[in-house]
Amino acid sequence: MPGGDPAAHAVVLAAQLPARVRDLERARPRWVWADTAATYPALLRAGVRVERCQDLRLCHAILRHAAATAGSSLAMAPPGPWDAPAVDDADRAPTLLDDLAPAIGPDEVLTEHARQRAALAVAADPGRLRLLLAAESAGALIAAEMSHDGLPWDREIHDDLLTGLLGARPRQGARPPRLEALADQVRTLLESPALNPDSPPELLRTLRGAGLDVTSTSKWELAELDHPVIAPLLEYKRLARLLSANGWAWMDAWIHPPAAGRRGRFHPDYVPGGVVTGRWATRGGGALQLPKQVRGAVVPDPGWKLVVADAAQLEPRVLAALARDEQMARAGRGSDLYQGLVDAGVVQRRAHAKVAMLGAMYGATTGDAGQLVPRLARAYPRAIAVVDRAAQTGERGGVVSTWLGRTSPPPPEEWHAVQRRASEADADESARRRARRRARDWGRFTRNFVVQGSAAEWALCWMADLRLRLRALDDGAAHLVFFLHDEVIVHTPARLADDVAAAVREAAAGAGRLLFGDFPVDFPLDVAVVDSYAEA
DNA sequence: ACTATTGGCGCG
DNA sequence: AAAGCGCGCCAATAGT
Repeated sequence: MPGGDPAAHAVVLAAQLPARVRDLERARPRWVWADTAATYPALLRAGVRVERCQDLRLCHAILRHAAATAGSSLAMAPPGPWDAPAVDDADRAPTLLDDLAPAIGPDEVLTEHARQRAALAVAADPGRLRLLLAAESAGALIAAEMSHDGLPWDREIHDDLLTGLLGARPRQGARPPRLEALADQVRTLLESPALNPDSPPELLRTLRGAGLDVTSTSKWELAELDHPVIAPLLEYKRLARLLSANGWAWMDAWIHPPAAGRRGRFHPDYVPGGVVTGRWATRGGGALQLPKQVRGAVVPDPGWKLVVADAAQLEPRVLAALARDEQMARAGRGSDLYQGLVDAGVVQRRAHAKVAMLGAMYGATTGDAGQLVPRLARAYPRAIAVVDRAAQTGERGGVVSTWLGRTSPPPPEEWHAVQRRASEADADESARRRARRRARDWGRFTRNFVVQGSAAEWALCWMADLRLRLRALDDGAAHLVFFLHDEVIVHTPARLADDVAAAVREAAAGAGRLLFGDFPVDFPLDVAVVDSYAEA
């Protein structure tokens, strides 16, 4: 070590860090660090992976708001550095130096770790929160690894797809030929030669000028109309969306060119815990909105396969389990819970089962869903009581928690102000109506929070278990490359594909046991071993 | 010329 | 214009 100069010292430490971590990893520790998103990418670039960690920043966020740890000193303390948002690794200098001189030093890490343990000691049932913290931390590792490894992506297939639908790639900024032809067709049919169909106000004015009774230009409303312009206009919108969201510009910005013997790569920037309910978000690239139209470009490297797996009707199954509703769990015993509802005589048709279930979980009150939910409530009173109770709590301004204890945010001060105004003696009818509407809005949020958040916990446990199984499989070559709420993609050497498919199923069963013990609920998967995401 | 908001739509 | 939750992203437009 050089003496005296701390900066030089830090550089030496930084250079040695990956080797040191690799060395210590042999003892299979649980690394406790401030922020996986800040620390792990540099290790991954150096070729070092760790098995387990505790991400203090993510865990702090959970414990800070969890109802179960509300009395802890962690929860009572004023906001501090641990409440800051994640650092964005992409914005950081590509050296290890700043990883060693973060705003949060080793003493703070040890102090925070002790504070989190103390917070857990306050909880009546700390086992669930402990599991949640472990799952959240595993998710942070997975997110960093998937971002690093990337989703295999074939630029030629993508380009062919675009050319087939839009016509040849135009010069920068111009409309591709097929899109321009559709725009012209729309202009002609509306007798408006200068119309820019990308401008909603302009389009709305023009449509109304042509005698069409519309209040917006959204496709749901347009689809109801009977007019020659509707078909080309909807087609224009569909293709314009593809071009702007996942066209050539997107490909140039987000798809890394292929290395020898490999496809290109899409490196989404996942944000674990980025959604209030605990779901992940992404930053840039729109990885969680990849349209079906372009999924054909997701193809494995030569000699490799994609194993695509999604959990069938995850949210209703999670609801059945957390409500301990054995009747509803029984309806999900097969591979299709919605068909199970038909077979149990609750509804006549599968489509009705789906509408009813979604309506119950989202809080629908009108239309088909509103009609069908009461039938569900009669058949499955325990499950429906759980979401109804969550809604009532939210309408009163309270908080609700997921199965593992992630707690919803309280309504904002402005929400309370609206409620207070409505309860004053001289409140007029419109103030009361507005307060009532806002209360119901928040109730639908808390209703859904319990289900969506608990399902996100199942998915985290599923992925964490799967990740360990993949590490143990042969040489660990098979790896997760994509995650979408209830769906994963594993990129694997072809010879391991069947083992991977089995591991994915075992991990799902494992997640169910981990969360819900002996409660007899199934989490069946649709699993496909494919040469293209579009085949799944 | 810049940033913030809106309308619209993709995903689960 | 979504009825019914949660997101992110784009182009156009409004605001400064």
